[in-house]
Amino acid sequence: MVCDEKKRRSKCPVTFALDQLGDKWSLLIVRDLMFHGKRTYGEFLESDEGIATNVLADRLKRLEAEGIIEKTRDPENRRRVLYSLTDKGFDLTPLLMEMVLWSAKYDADTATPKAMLDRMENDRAAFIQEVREGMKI
Amino acid sequence: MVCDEKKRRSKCPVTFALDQLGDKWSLLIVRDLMFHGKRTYGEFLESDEGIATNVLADRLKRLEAEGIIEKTRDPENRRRVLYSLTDKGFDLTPLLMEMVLWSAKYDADTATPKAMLDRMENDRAAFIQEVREGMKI
DNA sequence: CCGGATCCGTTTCGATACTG
DNA sequence: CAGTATCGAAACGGATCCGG
Repeated sequence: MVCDEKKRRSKCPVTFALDQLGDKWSLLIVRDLMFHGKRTYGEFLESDEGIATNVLADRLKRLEAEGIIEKTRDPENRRRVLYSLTDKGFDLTPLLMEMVLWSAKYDADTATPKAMLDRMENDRAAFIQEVREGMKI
Repeated sequence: MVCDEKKRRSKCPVTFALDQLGDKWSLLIVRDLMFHGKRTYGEFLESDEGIATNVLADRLKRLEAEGIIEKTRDPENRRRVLYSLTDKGFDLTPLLMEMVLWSAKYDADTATPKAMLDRMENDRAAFIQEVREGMKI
């Protein structure tokens, strides 16, 4: 249905997304960049989920190779490395939003402010715009 | 931002979704149920991605434990096992749609019919409704 | 210090063979 | 048809080390 099954060569679109993001850590890094304003290796390490240093280095490399994030040097502090989302990475915002909405509905333990959930559902474009602006800081 | 960082106990909502679905195979099974009308162990095995039998058995068990799918016996053929999405599983439709849209935008090799992409973007509710009806067959 | 790379014991995965 | 059992390969996590 969603994939054109006639063309044997074409992949199912879900497969593509899962190839690039379908492991435990990649989307957590995207989330940290998108929603938590994290930008450095050290900040990603501090996340509650506790990623190991070698796994983090590997995922950053892969995400960069896939064009989802990019690596720059802090102009004010040359030895600091900064990561940020590319347009392709930023375009994952709706996907992350759906994850948040689904979790909010089915997980009693997640405490997402109700006002934010409302905006995600009813004001999608505005919410996405805010995220983009937050990323520019 | 999206998680309430004040409450140390509360998980980030993205984490919940990744715990339940953040591996290579779980979402592929959901996709097969949702978009391809597959319902049996054997049908899942036939998917192009080629899941191994033991991994499939494990993921079906986990998805059932999480309440995303449910297992019944075919009333017309007692030895046939049928899997189907619960409401919680069906509510992953928007998430899958965003994966399809993102893949369509960034993967040249995925061939999703343009008409379908348009409906996903501009007629979300109608598309979701269709998926639900398709699942009832 | 920061941003990794390397090494290593443990867990998980995946392919195949096999079973009720 | 719907799964287990087994076993080698890969990934993970943790600790430590290294270069700028």
